[in-house]
Amino acid sequence: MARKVGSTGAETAQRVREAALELFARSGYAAVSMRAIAAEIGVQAGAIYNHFPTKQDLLKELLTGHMETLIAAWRAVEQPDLKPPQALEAFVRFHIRYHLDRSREVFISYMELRNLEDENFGQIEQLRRDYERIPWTILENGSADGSFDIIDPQVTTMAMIAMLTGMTTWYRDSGRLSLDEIEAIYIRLVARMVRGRKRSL
Amino acid sequence: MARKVGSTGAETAQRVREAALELFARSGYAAVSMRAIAAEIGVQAGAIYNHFPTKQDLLKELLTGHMETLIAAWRAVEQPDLKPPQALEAFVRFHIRYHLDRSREVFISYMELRNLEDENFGQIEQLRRDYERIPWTILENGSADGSFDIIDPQVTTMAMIAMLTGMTTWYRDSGRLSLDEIEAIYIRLVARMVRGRKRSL
Amino acid sequence: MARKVGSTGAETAQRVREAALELFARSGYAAVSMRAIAAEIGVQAGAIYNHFPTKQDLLKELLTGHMETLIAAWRAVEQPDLKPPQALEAFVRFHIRYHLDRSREVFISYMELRNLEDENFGQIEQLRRDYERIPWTILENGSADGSFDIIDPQVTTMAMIAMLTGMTTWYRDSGRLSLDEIEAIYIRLVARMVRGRKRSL
Amino acid sequence: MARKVGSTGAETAQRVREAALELFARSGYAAVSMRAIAAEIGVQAGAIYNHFPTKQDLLKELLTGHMETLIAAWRAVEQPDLKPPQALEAFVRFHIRYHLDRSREVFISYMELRNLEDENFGQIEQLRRDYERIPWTILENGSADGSFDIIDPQVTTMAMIAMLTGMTTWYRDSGRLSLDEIEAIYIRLVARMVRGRKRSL
DNA sequence: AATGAATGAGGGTTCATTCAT
DNA sequence: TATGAATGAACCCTCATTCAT
Repeated sequence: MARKVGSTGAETAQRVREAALELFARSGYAAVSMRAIAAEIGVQAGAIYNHFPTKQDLLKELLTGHMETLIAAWRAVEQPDLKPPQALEAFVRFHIRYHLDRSREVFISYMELRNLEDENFGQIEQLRRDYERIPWTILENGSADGSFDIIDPQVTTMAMIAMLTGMTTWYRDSGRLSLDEIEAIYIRLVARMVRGRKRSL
Repeated sequence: MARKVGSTGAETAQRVREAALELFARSGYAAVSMRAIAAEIGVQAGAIYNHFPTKQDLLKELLTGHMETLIAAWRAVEQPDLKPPQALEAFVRFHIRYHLDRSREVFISYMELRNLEDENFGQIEQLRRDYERIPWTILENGSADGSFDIIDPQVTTMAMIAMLTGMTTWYRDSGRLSLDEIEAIYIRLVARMVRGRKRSL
Repeated sequence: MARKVGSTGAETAQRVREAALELFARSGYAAVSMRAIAAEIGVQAGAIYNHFPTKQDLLKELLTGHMETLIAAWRAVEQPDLKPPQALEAFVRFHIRYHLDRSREVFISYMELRNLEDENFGQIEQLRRDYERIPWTILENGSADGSFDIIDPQVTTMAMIAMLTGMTTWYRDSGRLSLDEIEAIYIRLVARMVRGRKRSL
Repeated sequence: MARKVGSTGAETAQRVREAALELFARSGYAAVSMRAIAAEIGVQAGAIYNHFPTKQDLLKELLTGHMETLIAAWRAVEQPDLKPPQALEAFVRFHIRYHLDRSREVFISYMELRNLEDENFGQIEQLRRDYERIPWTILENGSADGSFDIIDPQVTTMAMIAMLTGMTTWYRDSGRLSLDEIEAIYIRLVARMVRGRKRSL
């Protein structure tokens, strides 16, 4: 059969991405079949191959897309002139909000790395290191100019990212605390980790 | 063919557990076949079914086994008379050491929960909540007796666990810092989160 | 590989049906593998699943197809105005000829009922009862109008059907008697069972 | 483990036979596993092999056992001096009663012949022909001495056996007619087939 | 005589992928 | 661009059978 009226290639590709994202996040890459993705958007499995050469490419595109968008999103909001305390707070806010809005992308970014073939894996790892360098640089700067008292910038960076990202696994809209409240708590926790004071962070 | 000379059921079951643990951690539950597990220990796939009724049961046993052993291990080392600062330090040391020794178990405990069927999932979730109550109780106690100044016990608990557990994803024996050094850093970071002082924590 | 040039789904489905019929009749449902059916028609086992969702569905379709075709075939040849003796003779001729032409369908209809799951089983049972009602009605009519002297219409119906159908298990083209001769004998036997006379049956 | 207290080889073999008979009749030879038979009598599958060399041998023994017992049972009750009409009535009574009591054996005798390997198959076929010769001889004798008016002894024999045996597929203890009543009806039907009269059969 | 652990083969079914249409 | 039919490999699991114990 020919293309459905009104559908375009770009549209279909986008719907495939969205369906794959949802299903990979819910069940895991290995447990999701191309047929399941296709069924989710009402096409046959074969149709996906007009847009993505293999299932692996689909995963890779989701992961690189996420990392690139993440970094680009930070570049869009970052204010290079901020002092380290303010820069750190901005980063924490950004990270929490961004990751909560993309919890599926975050989840598969951590979970499905091992399902990437070597070359693709290396590419994502590099992007991740690029992103981790953002808070690490802020911590280094704050350490250098005396605004922070940091035990170890690298360990603190990793600890902080793990702490912040972990929120996506337990945060619920209907929970005891609002997102604003949780965000405020996390900002204070980070401040303590770098021995800042809330007012001065 | 019949049983190999000298083999016993308990031994084989244990070797299956170990191989499955390793492979699930490396590639993920869905991506590991029963044949692959069997090959790892030099038997045919069918032999596994003498010891585990299904692949799902094998996963479930690994996960419940891990959580139960984890909790039991804490019970074995905990000193109920410790003041909160000392109790918290003991918990941090325990958690880091235990999780680093069992990074594979930790990894699949977080990764493969979604591959558990509903009933099994609920069982594990309960065990996890049981474990999380341990540091949460310490924080509550320390908050009550004034040894800690905690922003929010629940959020702090989750943040702390995420931070500590995250170490398993990046720690390497050959890294810049020794385990002792990293442990010391994490203890100080936790101390800051509860606004203790290192000397008094 | 993709579809072979010139192949269509309907064709393949029909070839699967024919191969399954032959093999089920020869070896029994449980003893025939999907791979064996596929090999018979020169495709891979997986291809069958494009046309039948499960092996059980394939069996069910053969059995319901047979019963429905059987009943439809009778409806096509029956002459409602015939007197009971002529109607009974017409039915006997029909049953013998039809069942001999479809000895494989007949065989699996009797043999493989137990391999049907409950719902499918019930459906076939109903169709069978529908068919049995045909001769039973003729006997009842002939009993009512005095053309037959029947001991018990229900038992006679079952006895007659068993007797006629049994022929498919021993009839051979190369046997002592031709089909016409056997048919004539069976008509006379039935006539005796209802105490008709050959000339008046 | 050693033998259970009180069990003997002969006992176990008999329990295997009984369990296999029941399960083969219910589900068919190919669909019943050695494990299922073993479970039915509370032993492990391996134990069966102390009593029967293969699954095929088990089936063969059931079938030959049935046919031999059937023929021996007839030999035990037959009265060689009876006139054909009385002999035929005696045979009908015997066949109905015997087959109804052994409906499972009868069923698998007809169903599972095809699951026998060639040599075993031939053996059973011979026994069946031996049994069929019993009514056939009675009909021949009655034909010869004028007590019967038979259309064709061979076809009549097959028709009669099919008719009588078919009863096992629909008879229910709780049905409309008692076994005695059904038996009486069948005797009259057979009498009509050989053109005897009830009183003279 | 029975268990329990194992084999090697094969079961039904699903899968990623291909390609004629 | 999409379908639908096909492949060939793989999957989980079960099987008949064997044999050390």
